[in-house]
Amino acid sequence: MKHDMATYELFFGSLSNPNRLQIIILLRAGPKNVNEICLALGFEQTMVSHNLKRLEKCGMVMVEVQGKFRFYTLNMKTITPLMELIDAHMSMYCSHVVHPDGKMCH
Amino acid sequence: MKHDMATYELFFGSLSNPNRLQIIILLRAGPKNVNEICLALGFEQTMVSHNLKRLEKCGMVMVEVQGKFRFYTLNMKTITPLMELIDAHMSMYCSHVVHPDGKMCH
DNA sequence: TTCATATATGTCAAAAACATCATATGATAT
DNA sequence: ATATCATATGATGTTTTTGACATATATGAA
Repeated sequence: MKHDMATYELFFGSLSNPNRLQIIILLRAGPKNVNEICLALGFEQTMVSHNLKRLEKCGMVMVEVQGKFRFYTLNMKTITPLMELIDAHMSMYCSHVVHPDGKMCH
Repeated sequence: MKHDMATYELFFGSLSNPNRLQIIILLRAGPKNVNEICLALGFEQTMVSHNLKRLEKCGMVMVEVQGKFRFYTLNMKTITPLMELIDAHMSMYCSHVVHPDGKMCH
């Protein structure tokens, strides 16, 4: 472990919220500006901006300003191997933890 | 992305807590029972048990019962490449986000 | 069986994270 | 210069997460 705990907390915490995860999934299809994200997901604008800020802070998205628009791009270099790793992990160790309806079991 | 969002939320949420991260870091040195973890980190027993349960639920640790003791083992197969990925990511994109004193900047 | 040790579980108050509201900033168009 | 659109920021009430306490369970010892 190279970094301090606050760094890991920032990183994992940024990915542990359902709205942020939905934004991430959406951005896998390509860069989008804020309003496009709002429309695609039915989210309120300020909520999206707040969450994009958090994702940007941990390097998960990058922003490109185009006039009054701001296009957000997903950091594929990280997110692709990360999701592969977790998919493999969850398939192997935790296929039981989440029910089809999305609720966890105990 | 193979799994549903609740699965990712469970996984990342389990790793986004400083006490759980400390437990993970400690277990990298080898399996420990609950009381050993408490003593090593100065944590209270029930807090450790609660957090170990959460880490177990997402497959990050495994438990081996030995009499009245329960030894917890870190899932190195996942944690090692995961931490490598994040170290590389944070070095490249976010070396600025955390100050030497551990506080984030804005 | 009774006691002590090791750990887990249920409950709840405090703390943290969150979404929303109100507002500010910044850019383009008129 | 002002209006409008796109997005960001600050404050706040609400929800969620968390750790601590009380207690339960389970194992081994006496």
